[in-house]
Amino acid sequence: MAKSNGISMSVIRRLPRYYRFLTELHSDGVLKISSTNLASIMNVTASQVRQDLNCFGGFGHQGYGYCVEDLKNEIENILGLNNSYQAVLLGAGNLGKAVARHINFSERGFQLTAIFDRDPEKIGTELGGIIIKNDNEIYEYCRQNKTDAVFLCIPKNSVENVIDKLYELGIRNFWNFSHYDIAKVYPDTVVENVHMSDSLMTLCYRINERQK
Amino acid sequence: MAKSNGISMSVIRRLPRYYRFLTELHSDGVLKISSTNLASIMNVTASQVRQDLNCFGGFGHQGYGYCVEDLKNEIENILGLNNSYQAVLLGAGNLGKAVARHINFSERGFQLTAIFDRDPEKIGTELGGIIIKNDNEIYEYCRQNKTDAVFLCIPKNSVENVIDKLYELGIRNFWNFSHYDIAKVYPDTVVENVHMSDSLMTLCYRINERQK
DNA sequence: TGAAAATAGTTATAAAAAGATAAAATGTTT
DNA sequence: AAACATTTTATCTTTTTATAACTATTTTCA
Repeated sequence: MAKSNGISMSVIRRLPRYYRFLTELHSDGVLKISSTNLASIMNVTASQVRQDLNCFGGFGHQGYGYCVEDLKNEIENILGLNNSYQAVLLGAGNLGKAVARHINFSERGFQLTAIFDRDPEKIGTELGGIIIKNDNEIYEYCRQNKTDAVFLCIPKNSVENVIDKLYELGIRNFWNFSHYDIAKVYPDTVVENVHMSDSLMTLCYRINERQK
Repeated sequence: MAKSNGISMSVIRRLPRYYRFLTELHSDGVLKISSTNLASIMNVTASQVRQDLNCFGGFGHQGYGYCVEDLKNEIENILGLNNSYQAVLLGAGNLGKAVARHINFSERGFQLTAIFDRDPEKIGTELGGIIIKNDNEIYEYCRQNKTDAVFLCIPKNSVENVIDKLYELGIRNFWNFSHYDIAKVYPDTVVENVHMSDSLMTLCYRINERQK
């Protein structure tokens, strides 16, 4: 994959993991940590830790290491988790429900402001503290309420049906659980895909290989 | 990441995507396709397509291209999707429910044979055609029924509590939705992680960057 | 039937990522 | 205050991954 403002995606995709470990260290009361230590906890090389962190600035102190709290806060800032990007969820099926209830949006830089579904049984009911709206209202909603991202928990063909209109409305950021390839159609969008079944197929391959 | 039987993980992780596109082409009645064509549909380079596929054998015909159906079947075999690995699901919360209902296990090489949860409200109820059992029965179940993989849809600290016993029982393959780092503790396991919130943080970063 | 076009397979090159090393800076100890 | 151990930063090397170029084979069509 390409780069995001000069930093390679490989590095960026490792940041959340650093953040998780640092958060834990911090809550365990650990004050400082060396790259060697952090590397051994995270099961990577110290070189990688140092190079990754140095992409964003010199957060460490020579002869001392990294201050856990500071580093955690730095990464929090780099990731932009202190933001409150307004997001709406499309699809309140099993997956949408899991997402709505399972994810701590505010700690991930987002605020879930609305949920849409087409199932009359669901419309009007509550999910994660939000009343589910009719999915045909999503466009009007986006027009009237600043919407930074759309979370797509609907099947591939449904995405196909809504993506043009969402794009037209100016939505450029998507968390996509479907297999519809948004970035191919609209290259100027930011799309994070979560392909659970791809992951399961990879698991299948690896089990298969092990048993040979 | 390392390699799995000589093939790099980068290549392996692309296979499910090839498989998806080929399945679609096949169901659209497309008979043959060239690497150039497939590459353009998938938004990658033709070189990569040819090299990836050649890792596993010469499936194409010079001057002709690839027979869609044959290639689809080859990848199906490489991934081992024709298997029926016996898997159990631990955790029938929102995420577990989504997994149980949303994933087509039989087309991904698995069969879901049992579901476990600790919530008395859930135990005895049905999910995806399976009656949810008390989670303390999982060990006895695995002892008596061949279990190839465990799908972990429970929180990190719960994984911490069960992983040793599962390992002791010989379970080596995990589909892990928690943030517990299984591979670090047991390096001889096969673990596929699905970290949705990491993906969301990456999305946050990229939105952040775009707005600068 | 034979030349031109198409196309996979293979080799070579380039780019990216990871890892190792050396130099500079800081903290610690006596 | 000096000597030593620690640890980052910066640089260099190696490995991996991706892309491009080339070659050989097959198909297509005149």
